[in-house]
Amino acid sequence: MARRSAADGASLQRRTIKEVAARAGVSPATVSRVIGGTYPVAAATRARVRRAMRELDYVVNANARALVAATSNTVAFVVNDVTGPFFAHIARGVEEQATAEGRLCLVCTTHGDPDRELALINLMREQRAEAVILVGGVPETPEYQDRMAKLAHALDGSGSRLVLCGRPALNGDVPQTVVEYDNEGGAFAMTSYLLSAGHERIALLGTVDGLPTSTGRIHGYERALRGRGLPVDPGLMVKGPFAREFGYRATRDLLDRKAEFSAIFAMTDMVAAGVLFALREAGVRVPDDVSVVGFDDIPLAEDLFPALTTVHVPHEELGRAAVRMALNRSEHGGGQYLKMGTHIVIRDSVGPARS
Amino acid sequence: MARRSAADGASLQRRTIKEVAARAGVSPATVSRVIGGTYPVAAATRARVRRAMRELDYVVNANARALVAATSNTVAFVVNDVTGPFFAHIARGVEEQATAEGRLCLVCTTHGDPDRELALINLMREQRAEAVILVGGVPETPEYQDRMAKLAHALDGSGSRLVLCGRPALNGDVPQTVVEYDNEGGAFAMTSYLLSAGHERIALLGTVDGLPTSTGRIHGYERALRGRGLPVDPGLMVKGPFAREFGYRATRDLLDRKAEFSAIFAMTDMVAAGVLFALREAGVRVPDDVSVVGFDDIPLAEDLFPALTTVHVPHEELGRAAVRMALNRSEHGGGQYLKMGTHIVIRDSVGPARS
DNA sequence: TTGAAAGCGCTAACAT
DNA sequence: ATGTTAGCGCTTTCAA
Repeated sequence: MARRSAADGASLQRRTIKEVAARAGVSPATVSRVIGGTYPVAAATRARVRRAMRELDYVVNANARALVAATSNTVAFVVNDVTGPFFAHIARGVEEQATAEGRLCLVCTTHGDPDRELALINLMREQRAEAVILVGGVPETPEYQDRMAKLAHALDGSGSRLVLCGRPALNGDVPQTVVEYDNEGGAFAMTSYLLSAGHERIALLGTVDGLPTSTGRIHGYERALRGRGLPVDPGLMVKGPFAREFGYRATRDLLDRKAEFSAIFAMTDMVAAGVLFALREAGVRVPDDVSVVGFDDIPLAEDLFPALTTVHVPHEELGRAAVRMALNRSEHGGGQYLKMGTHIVIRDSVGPARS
Repeated sequence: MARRSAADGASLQRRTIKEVAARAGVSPATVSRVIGGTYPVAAATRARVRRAMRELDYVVNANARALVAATSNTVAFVVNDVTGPFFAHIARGVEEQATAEGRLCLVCTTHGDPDRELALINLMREQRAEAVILVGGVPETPEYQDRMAKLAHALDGSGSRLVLCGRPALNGDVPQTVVEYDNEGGAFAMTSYLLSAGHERIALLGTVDGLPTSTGRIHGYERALRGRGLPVDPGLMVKGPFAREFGYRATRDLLDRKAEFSAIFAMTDMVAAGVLFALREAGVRVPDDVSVVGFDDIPLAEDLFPALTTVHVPHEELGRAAVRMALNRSEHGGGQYLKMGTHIVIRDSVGPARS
């Protein structure tokens, strides 16, 4: 395999605008004008410059441009974990919209570490990223609001924009762009659907304290029950992480302690995957014996058995909107807050309650 | 929501090294030394500079640094589609290794368009990305070798490195780093496993002409059959894209035309998902009536029903290795080619052939 | 329409 | 240990 030492500068043929200028017999300024294309240059001259660029295999130095322009045409995408179940679809939305707007896309992961999140945001300030998109919810610790508000101001001061995607707005007058979706409404609709199928004892698996995503879903669940005059049984609400493994364990527990329920509302599809596995293992049929629903509508959902009835979240659109709003805000000066709707997707995991 | 017009330069407080220097009562060079940390600075001075930086909320301008350093500490990750089933795990490997080596990660998508791939590689040249990692296989058209060789040289000339990840090496003396995995061996092992379970009529679903990934897998399949003195029946090998939908259709066809087979080897797990769906729909039990296996070991595989026996590909390690090799090549001057092993993962979708 | 020159923010000799 | 100076490659006045 051919190699060339990274240190072997002599062999590097990075052409500059000057070399192109010399070859085309014009000044560097003219070459710059041809590149930029926003300034009148005689057709003949332009042709010569173009040819020189081609012959020398010239490519502009984006860093030099960014230095002058004081912006880097870059959007940063900060996420907990790239392998997260819906990361991919938000990422697609972000990437496509960024590309459509002529921007490049940086990706970083925090692994849920607030310190790392902070460090990354500063790194993005260094990069002069035009927008820093934080994806997914995080538990709101006491310091959270303060810390994020500071970061938002710091980014704003650097000409960059903090974007919260799938996370509620910060309190107060903070420079932020927020794109969230309706957790409460989705959970309400789903719970109502289960109720109308006759289920009155619905276990809610995977609630997380302080996580707004979780709180919203719980509220929707409770509102639907109360609307029918049904009690909210704390014994049916089980705390736990948004993970497959938790769904499995929690379901086993429920079964072991012979809890009374006819349906399980898993707080996420990943949790639902674990629930289904545990039920199958225990010989409980879905949806004949127990109905199961999830939340998120990740790609996996329709491949589960039975295909999972769940709440659809418009992940790709969230990503798209995040970029669009962050980049075009000065134009319409418009609203920098958007809450997208969610809706249930009915598949095969819900049946009528057995009387 | 507080806003600040993007054009409102006056309110931007991007501090420069000069301002810090002035505030700390030193020269810009000293500040630079404090930032870099690679040069001796008196402790007292450093403290003053640090404080000035903090007070002004200074952050270095990565673009200015990159301009001087002639490199941008960036690695580019070029992929067909971010929602691809194993993208996420390669991405994790790339991102983590890049972070570990102090690099940032750019992500771009080609949507399978060769022109866009070319444009992206040039864009990465502009960015002075240290490595451009092309992920996943593509069909080798006649021009492919030539075009890629040119790009490899162009990147090399710009001090960047072309990395082929999950794609075979280019012919000839091309500056490239290649990290692939053993398609042939994996398919051979899997076919052998099916054979040893008594399956002799194994349908191979989803072969793609000219796609090296596919070719390798086919070879492994054929080698295993021939090794047992069994014929390769072209009627059991069905061409089609690596997609769920294809797996579904192809299986229906197989069933409709009453093809004779006891096992299905889906070329990818996504295809296998479609296969399982079609079989379930047709009332064919897995693995009692028909055994099914896949290739890739995507996260979905173990959530399928029955959990899918498949060939594991070390996606994350591939990503990691790609970055590591590309960045550290001059040091050991070592091999820039690596083929990782694959192995089968036995789950629940294979049973003994019925006699 | 084109060229000359200044400067973006930083680093790296070269002085001191 | 610190300051001075000269660029890195580009864009953008300002002149011509």
